[in-house]
Amino acid sequence: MRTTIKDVAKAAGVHPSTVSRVINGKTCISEETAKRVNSAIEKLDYTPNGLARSLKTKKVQTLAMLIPDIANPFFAGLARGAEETANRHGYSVILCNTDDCREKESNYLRLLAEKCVEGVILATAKIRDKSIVELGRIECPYILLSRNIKGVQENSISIDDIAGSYLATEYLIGLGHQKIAHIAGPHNTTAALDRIKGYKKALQHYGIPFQKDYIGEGDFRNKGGYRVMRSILELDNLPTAIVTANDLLAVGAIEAIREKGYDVPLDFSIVGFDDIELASYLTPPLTTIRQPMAEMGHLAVVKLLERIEKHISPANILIKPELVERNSCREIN
Amino acid sequence: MRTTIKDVAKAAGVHPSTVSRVINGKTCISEETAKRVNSAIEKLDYTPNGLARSLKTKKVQTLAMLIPDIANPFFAGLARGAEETANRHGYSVILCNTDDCREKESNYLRLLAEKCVEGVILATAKIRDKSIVELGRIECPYILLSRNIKGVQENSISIDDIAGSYLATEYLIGLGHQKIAHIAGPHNTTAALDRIKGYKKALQHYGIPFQKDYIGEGDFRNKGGYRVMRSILELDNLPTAIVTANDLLAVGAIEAIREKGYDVPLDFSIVGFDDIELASYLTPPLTTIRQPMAEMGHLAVVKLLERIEKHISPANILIKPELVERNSCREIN
DNA sequence: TTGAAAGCGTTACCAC
DNA sequence: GTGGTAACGCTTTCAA
Repeated sequence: MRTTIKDVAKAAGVHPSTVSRVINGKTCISEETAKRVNSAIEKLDYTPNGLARSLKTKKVQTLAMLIPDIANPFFAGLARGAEETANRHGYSVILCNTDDCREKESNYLRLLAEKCVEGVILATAKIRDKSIVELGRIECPYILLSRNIKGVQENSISIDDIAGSYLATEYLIGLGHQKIAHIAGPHNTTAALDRIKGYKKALQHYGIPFQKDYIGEGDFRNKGGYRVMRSILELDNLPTAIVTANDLLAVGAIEAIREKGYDVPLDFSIVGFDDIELASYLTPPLTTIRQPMAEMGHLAVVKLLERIEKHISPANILIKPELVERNSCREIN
Repeated sequence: MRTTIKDVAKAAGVHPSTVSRVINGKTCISEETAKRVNSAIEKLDYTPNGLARSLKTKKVQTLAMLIPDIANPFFAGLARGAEETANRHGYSVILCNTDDCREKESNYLRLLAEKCVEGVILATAKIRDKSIVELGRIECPYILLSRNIKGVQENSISIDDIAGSYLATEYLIGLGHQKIAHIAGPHNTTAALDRIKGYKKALQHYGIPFQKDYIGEGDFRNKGGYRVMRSILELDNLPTAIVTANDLLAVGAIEAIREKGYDVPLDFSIVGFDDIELASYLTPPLTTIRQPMAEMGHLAVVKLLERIEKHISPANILIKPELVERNSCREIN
């Protein structure tokens, strides 16, 4: 049996409530008794029971982070930033991998409610998850990170996906490309949809007609990029450039391109999205749209804590994307 | 105010203890009342308060995982496996990035004790952390993952570092290399030290004299690999091959090699360690020693739970390493 | 099968 | 400045 506040009280010859006061740094304590209590704490190697404390104070100082997969470097980056900031504010974070599986997600949400976490960072939202929020399945403050929910105008932090994708497409157009394909992410995420929008918007702005067979739906992973690129390579009228909805898709696409004997950037220019570490080590180093992952995770926690502690809900926050120019694109004429 | 078990009891016209029994699936309950209680739970959208429950039952169903940095793909892989298995067993996991900083680590340990976590996975141990264990700073079951502590013979899961490094070195020797350098990890980790041992052992076994200036201490990251490789490149008698203590070091080394106008594998053959995803996408794809990260994380949780629930402590477990042959090495004569 | 009551380890309020 | 007491929301033992 672990030592309790009572044991300490007894050892110091005071009442438990007095011990509690010194632990919590209340001022109205004589220096004398504080010393006695502290030495008793030391001697007994006492650690307060957080459960009891939390039950009483209704604070658990814990957040949770729902992401599809921590082994995905993009989400690892978000998690890194989030954990660091949470820790600095005295909060722990529970890691939840959902694999984009509805069941795991809802199991976790129930579990987290039982654990009385103060807030949840949702980096897994699907476009139609409006239901989750509306149905009050989330009973505690949350913030959407990197993926929005249609119709929810608040509490989200994400990159400006439209602008990012526009930037990528515009860059290729500036290089002289006219036949630009897009490998998209899964259509049930706003991230994927908005990146499509940005791509189309740039096309339109520069008077390039949108071609339906120049776009394919991937899954934000290598496999998807490979698969979609394969089918693009079957086209009669091959594109000269590809905008991918994330770096992993680009990796898969490059694989497919090489397999057919083509070269990047000689035959196909490619722009990725995310700027995961891998991007700079690819051959050729991948030109991509950078998302400041750690900062986004950091910001998510800051805004979430504001919501929890000061009841301020942020409007949807858009981070400005940046193009990182490397060597996966070439100029054509 | 959140609804409590009392509210449910009142709504169902029974005593709180009865509600508790149906929630916990006790058998001695009439079907009739069970139904009434369940519908009351549903109607009130009741969620049990886990804090109160845990305070009473002394089970929080929570583990913690201490790692240097989740943004490092190796640790992300471990975490992925651990979280998945923990979740399957009904446990949550608190993520703790320590940046290999003693202070963060000890802060976390205190915090986790307060939170009454059932167990801790330590993937951050330094060789001399024996003190931590001996001093009882960790009051709860733990398991060492991927890094051992000198003198502790139990509760660790790790790759057989000596064998792995031996394998890498032997492979290069088999390719005809005689001048083999080693870029090591930080000397305060057993992982780094054992990989040095394996390297030396292979050299010795094949009658190749160990050369002191063929070994340098890195930090398990790109930068370190770059730095050490730079100084190796200053040598009069250049090696023809390099065994690196992990893949990230290899990446840095390759950078330094290229910068000097040399080629991999033409001028230098390189073998990495870990087999992070990046390794297969490098140019040339990196030959490396594979660590089954997810499985190791999985195993860590399984063994930790055995320790917690059945009080069985595993002896140090060594995972067998495997060489993944790709294209960063060449035969010489 | 169900109710009553005690208690888990704290904190907070009210006395003194 | 300190002690006493109640209460946080649940589980569990004992009775009925």
